[in-house]
Amino acid sequence: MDKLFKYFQKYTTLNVESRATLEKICSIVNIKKGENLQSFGQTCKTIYFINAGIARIYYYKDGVDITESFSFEGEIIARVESLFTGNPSQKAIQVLEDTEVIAINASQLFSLYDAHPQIERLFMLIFEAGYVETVNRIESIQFHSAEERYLALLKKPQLIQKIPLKHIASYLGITQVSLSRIRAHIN
Amino acid sequence: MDKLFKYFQKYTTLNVESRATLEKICSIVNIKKGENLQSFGQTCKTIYFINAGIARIYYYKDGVDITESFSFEGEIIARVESLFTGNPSQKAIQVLEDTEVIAINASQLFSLYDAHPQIERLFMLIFEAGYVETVNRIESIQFHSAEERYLALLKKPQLIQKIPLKHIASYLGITQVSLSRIRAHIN
DNA sequence: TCAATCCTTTAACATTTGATAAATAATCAA
DNA sequence: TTGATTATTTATCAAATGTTAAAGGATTGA
Repeated sequence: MDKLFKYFQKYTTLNVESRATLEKICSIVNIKKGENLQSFGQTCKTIYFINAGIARIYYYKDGVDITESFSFEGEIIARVESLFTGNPSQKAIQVLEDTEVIAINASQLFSLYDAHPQIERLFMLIFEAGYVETVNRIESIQFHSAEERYLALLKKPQLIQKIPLKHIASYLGITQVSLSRIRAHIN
Repeated sequence: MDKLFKYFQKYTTLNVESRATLEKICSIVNIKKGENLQSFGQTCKTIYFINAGIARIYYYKDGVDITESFSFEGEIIARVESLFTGNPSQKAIQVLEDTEVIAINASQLFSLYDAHPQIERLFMLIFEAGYVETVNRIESIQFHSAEERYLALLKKPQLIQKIPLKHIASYLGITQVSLSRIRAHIN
């Protein structure tokens, strides 16, 4: 769990008691490449921290597999629109390599807030950071061309090297064919 | 301030003391159509609640005015990417009608959290709801055509009737000319 | 190793959106 | 009210992306 608490340390310092309390609602999960960590239709009640590997949130639109986001080692992943509303999620979480995650039980987490202000504050800060990321992503999607967005992704080698282009294409909001064209064009 | 506390009531019930504390960091601001409530380059230190009127967050990209979001009576507006990072915002908030807002001093608000768990919880829930909205907006921008998104906006008459089409066009991520074409096409 | 499957590229044509310019309509301030 | 400014539409051509189909590469499991 050390990697997780090192991650938490970026946001706030937890006392021994808060840490022990948090550890109790965390568990390590290992999962094989290609499998779903969470499936369609369930209400999201888990927040994941990636110890090693890669995961993506995806869904089907008109039968087409669309990637909403990728997460890498040392990052958090959760289906926010379900976690915070209690509605069943139409999205799933799949791992793109053999992956180890720490699963944080969100129902239990939320119920800790009253008695553990440090924990509430920690997740307030984590969610704020996620919120900022999505706001910045809207700007990127809406006002940069697919080519510009692809060029930006090239600066994240972990993403480009390890993820199938079809997922990158849908993440960029374009077809795989269009991404191939862009790749041919920029060489 | 009643409208604001009725809004808060949707998220959580505040005790008398929390309400009184919150009221102290709120102030009413009136501003004329077309003016900026907050300008470019400042760090965002205010969260606004709209008592009456319409506001938008916008910025310039390559000299072109881009609308990031609209907010209406009874809604919250803030430049999240600055508020939560402390970085200066490249965005401004402008009102599109004569508008009355309640300005909530964010620096003071954040410093209330430790002593007032109810207030912290309230804003945790408000920010969570905003986070969910932006996640849903990403889905809408990325995977629906401009025409589909415009048709969806038609269901919000307050937006369509009161906001210049040029702002709606940039909000949709297309040019004004393209929006005109879409409007002509669907009739 | 080999066959089957999945991934990626290429090509041809269709559709959408952008850029620019010009015309018309609406709004605003003196 | 009127002239100036701003907003919206229309037209034309260019560029970007979508759709479909086909071919070649890479990967994987038996």
